[in-house]
Amino acid sequence: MGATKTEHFTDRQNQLATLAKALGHPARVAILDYLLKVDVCICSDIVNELPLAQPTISQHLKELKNADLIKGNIEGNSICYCINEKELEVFQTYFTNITDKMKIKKSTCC
Amino acid sequence: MGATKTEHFTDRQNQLATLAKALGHPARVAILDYLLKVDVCICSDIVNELPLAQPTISQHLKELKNADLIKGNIEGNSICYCINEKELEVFQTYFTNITDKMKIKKSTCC
DNA sequence: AAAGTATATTGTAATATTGCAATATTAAAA
DNA sequence: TTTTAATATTGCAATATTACAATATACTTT
Repeated sequence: MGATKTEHFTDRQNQLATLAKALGHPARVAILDYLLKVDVCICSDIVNELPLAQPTISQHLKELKNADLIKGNIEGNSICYCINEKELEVFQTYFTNITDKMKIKKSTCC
Repeated sequence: MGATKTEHFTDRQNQLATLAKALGHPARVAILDYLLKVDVCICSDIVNELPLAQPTISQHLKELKNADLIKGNIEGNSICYCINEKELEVFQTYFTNITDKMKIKKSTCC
């Protein structure tokens, strides 16, 4: 078969996996890094910055947008992409919960 | 044409992407959830807990192990899997850096 | 040693992702 | 209105992932 069996997992597990998956490519990490580094964030800048062709970057931006990790505003001719703080917080919360539990839990084995 | 161009990105970007990718499947999130919930962590328990066949789970465990997010100790007949706190901290650190920068950075656009 | 139990590996089909050339769309500038 | 610039979409080839049946391995118990 080959397709992920999302229906068998909880909404939280699926959402966390979706967010992680969106971060799961170095180009998309690099895009987030770049959006954090610069003040102005136009797509063509990203194309110049990264070693990938324009359609490929457009695709990665689309995936980050689908995961709601970034938002894009049309600015005349070009598009201003920004990080979506809220969704990053959702991810952060999930993730912090896991690491907090980890700290509480005494390593009883391994 | 089809393979990720890892060589063009920084080690940090690649490592962060690798860790995120390992978390990027609901079954693997569920495995981590389970390892956090229970005290004893035997592979067969995971097989009973999740709605996937044994070889599929074995494969997911392998991926988590490759990403160094879990470790496995042989316990006689079975294997005791545990979360690797250290690697999770690496991920946490990367991720916290991003969200911290986010908080500092004033939203100048979007 | 033979049978049973737990986990891993192999092989394979279905599906998804990655990357890009070619092309389309949209808005600004000339 | 033609041209230019910025971004998106389409189509396709290469590769990767997901899932599992069948089988292999390794340890335990009988």
